[in-house]
Amino acid sequence: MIKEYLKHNFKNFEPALMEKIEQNASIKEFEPDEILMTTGQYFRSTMLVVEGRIKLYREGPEGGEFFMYYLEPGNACALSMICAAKKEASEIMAKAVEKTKVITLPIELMDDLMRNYKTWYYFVLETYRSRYEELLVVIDHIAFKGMDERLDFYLRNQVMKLQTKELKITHSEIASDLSSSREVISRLLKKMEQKGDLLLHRNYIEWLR
Amino acid sequence: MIKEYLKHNFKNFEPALMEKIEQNASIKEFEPDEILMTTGQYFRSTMLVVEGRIKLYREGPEGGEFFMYYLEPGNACALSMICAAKKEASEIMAKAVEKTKVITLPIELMDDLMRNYKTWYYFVLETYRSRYEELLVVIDHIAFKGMDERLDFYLRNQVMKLQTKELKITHSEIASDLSSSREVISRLLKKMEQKGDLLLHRNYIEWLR
DNA sequence: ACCTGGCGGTGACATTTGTCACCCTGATTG
DNA sequence: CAATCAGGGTGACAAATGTCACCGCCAGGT
Repeated sequence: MIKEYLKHNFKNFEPALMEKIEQNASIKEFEPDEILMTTGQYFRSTMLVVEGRIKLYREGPEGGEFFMYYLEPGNACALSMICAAKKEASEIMAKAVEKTKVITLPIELMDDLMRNYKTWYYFVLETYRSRYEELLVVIDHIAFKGMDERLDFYLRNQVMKLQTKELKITHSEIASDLSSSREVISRLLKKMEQKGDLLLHRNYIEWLR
Repeated sequence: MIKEYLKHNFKNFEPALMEKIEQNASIKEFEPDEILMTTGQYFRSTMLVVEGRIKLYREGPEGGEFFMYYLEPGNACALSMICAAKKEASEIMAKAVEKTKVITLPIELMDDLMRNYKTWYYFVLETYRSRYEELLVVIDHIAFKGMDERLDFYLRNQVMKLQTKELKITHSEIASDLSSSREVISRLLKKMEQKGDLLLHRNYIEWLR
């Protein structure tokens, strides 16, 4: 079972690595909106996503959920690997947005994997690199762009990641993800509707580009 | 010579690792304001800082230099390790702010080091973790705080890192680092002066807290 | 001494974003 | 049906930030 997941989502892993993981890992499931990880929490295991989708975000002082990126099947939580190895607390929130399955690996295995399986080692590096780059993109946007561009980028990203042009999301949620307020988002969305970029409906947004 | 630097700044490296590095590395020097790395550039080597200070920043569309963090002796450039290993382009700018010396390691060595030297492996993980966390702090500030708090944090950070309460920096530079404009920074600085947090002088700022 | 350029101060104003108040509508529930 | 509630629209206003214009001051060079 685990091996099937690995073959689907982690194709680059060498056979011996899959074997090793299968012998030591277990599967964990999360329901939508379930919190996988919370600020200050310690890790006991590393997680590989095989089904569903996880939202990684930063908690704001007034309960905002500033969106950073999604983890999807084939991804791993970079922090869970680093912090697991170092036994440090995480500083990030992770929440399932869909029904999600992950493979969990005990942290004790990390040294062994890192040292003896080249494909694991590359996978870890690639995970770090891509997450780091995602943060850079986030920084670019909040540092250099206005809310209108950020909203546009956010929506395009959602359409792409969720594979649908009908975004079931409320204005308040968007506001929270962008650390803004509902009214501002509503106004900007209206402008985009007038430009013909999208259609506003109750409870969902129809993307037209 | 290299071994001396390693002993000073990378105390945790095991002796055999220092030996190995010494046999393969070379020293490179940079003058103040010299660019070490630029957006889109490829790496041929990994860098360990042994002297001076490097500013890591993100380039804005109008030439802004959005400050992320400094690299100091004992640090390494996380991206140079990841990108080196993966032969990918960097997406970040690095500039020496003082006369700076770095040890450069050919990327071909990375696999070997990673696999055979536990202290290297831990060092790399710790480097990733701490850089990632620094980005998180940056994101927190631009996402949730106003310019006044960001400025305060920026100045405290400079005082701490540069080990001096006399910051030789112009208002324009601060504005660029925070992706704001000189006038705004000048006004906020004036307010802070009125509160008694600092004294404004020509070409430098005297921190009083 | 004079010129010049970089630094910084400042008022006026535009723009963007946040906040408040209040309303409307559609869905749900008892 | 009436009551309720979440989602959303909107105008008025406040606050923060960006922009422009222009000024003065100091230091270095000639």
